[in-house]
Amino acid sequence: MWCNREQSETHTSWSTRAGPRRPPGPSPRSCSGRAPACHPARPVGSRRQTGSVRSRPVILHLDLDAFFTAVEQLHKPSLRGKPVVVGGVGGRGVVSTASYEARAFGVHSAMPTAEARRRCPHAAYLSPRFEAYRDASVRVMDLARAVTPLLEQVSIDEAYLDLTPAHPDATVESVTALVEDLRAGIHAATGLTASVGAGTSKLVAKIHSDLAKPDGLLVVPPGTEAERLAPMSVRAIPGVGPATAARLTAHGVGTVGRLAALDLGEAVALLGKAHGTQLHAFAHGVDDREVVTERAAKSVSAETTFPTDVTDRVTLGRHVRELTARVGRRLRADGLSGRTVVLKVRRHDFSTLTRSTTLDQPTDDDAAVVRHAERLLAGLDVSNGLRLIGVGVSGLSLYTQPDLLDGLLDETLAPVRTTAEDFDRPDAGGADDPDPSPDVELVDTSGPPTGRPTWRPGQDVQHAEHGRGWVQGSGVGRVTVRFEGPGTPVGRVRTFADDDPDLVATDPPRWPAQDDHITDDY
DNA sequence: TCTGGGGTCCTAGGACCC
DNA sequence: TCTGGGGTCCTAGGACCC
Repeated sequence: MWCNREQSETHTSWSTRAGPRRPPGPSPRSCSGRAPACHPARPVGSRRQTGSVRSRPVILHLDLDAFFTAVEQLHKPSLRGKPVVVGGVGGRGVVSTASYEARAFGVHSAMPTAEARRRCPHAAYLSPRFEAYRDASVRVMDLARAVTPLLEQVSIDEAYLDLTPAHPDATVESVTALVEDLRAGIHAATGLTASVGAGTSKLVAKIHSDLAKPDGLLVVPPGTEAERLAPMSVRAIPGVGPATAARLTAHGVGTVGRLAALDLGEAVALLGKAHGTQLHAFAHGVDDREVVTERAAKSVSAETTFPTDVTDRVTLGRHVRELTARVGRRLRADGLSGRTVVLKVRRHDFSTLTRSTTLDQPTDDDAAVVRHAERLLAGLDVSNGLRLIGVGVSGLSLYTQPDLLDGLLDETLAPVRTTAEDFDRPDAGGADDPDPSPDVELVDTSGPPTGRPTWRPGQDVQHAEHGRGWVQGSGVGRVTVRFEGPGTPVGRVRTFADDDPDLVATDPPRWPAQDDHITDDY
């Protein structure tokens, strides 16, 4: 339970503000007003349980403040306290992140860099250095995972944490103390500041991490969600962008409260079935989305915007090959292949077209992707010039079917294709899995073309970074391993080059049957 | 001011099958 | 001869998020 009896009986505000590191700036915003008593232990469905006690979810949303520019300011002290802008620095660039010093001049994300330079000519304009950001992100997320392994990273600088199982007796005070410890730990270890919203759902946590920025914490007591949301603009709801807001405003709906007052039918008529239903629930403070620790990729793509529009098909073909090479590298690095090849172009007038084609078999082969992408490009009129071209692959599966092997396979080794989802669902192979045997694509590993190690499915292995696991599938030049931990979440599937020196056989095989071994121990 | 790059999800129409 | 409905897959576009 979330409630603190004293507080719930005295109707005091449960809000909590940032710790002492908050820089000078806008005055602290707090959860103002009197909160009603929380509902004592009202069950919220059966999905979250710890032992026999059901508790209201305790969800955090952690968001690093002005992340890219903060990393740059840490790495280069001369930038501290000054306006810094990270983004595309070319003629058609846009701002990824503006430091708070730059925001004071009206610079913000997604603004064309040209406009930002006009508003703040003396700022430092930097191209993004994703490697540095990834390093910092990993350090922060590791600290957060020490609080709970139920962490869903939604972007390089954002994550949801579910504290429910680990803290079934959470109170506003205990959540506040825990989060302030985490924020202090992040700052001490990395120099970065994180803002956090805490509440009974992702929605409430997310909205309030935004309101807590920069370097703040807002804890929303259970039971106060709807009334807190009601006066907010509909734009505060994640999923309401410019188009949806305009549509709502045209019908006199500008606040969350007005949206909540609509009939469900009206909301659906206005916004469509899925969107209308979800936003209507959100407006009532209802959000049952779970924190999901692992998610299978659905597509891989790469695109580029030209400095000036391009009409020359030879040039376009060269870009298609380069973009495909980037996509292919990432597919192979993750052991993925896809069935649908997508070509995307943006024309001189900023209109965007996509053309796609679906193959009989998934592929991760550059030549195959290029062939189809070029065919799609050939069907488009480019005479007025393109400003962007992109290549993508979707319909992903975890395993490649190498064309090379077509002739080698005999009927008993006929490949069985499985989707990434089959392997990434959290209970795969677990006690509740109706079919714990891995549905692995079998490929002939008896006669690889080189002297590299040959792995057979079921073999036990160890990997320096990921811990212990067993071989789940093998392909030409690569091996796919399911891990048991530690170091990697239970059930995690990873693919490696089969001569990866960090991949070591454990000998003799002594691995227990996997359905005895995988448990959901959260 | 003139709009990046990487994604996710939804909708809608048409083909096709039963 | 005229005409079903449901389900699935594919394609294209659009909104949205960071």
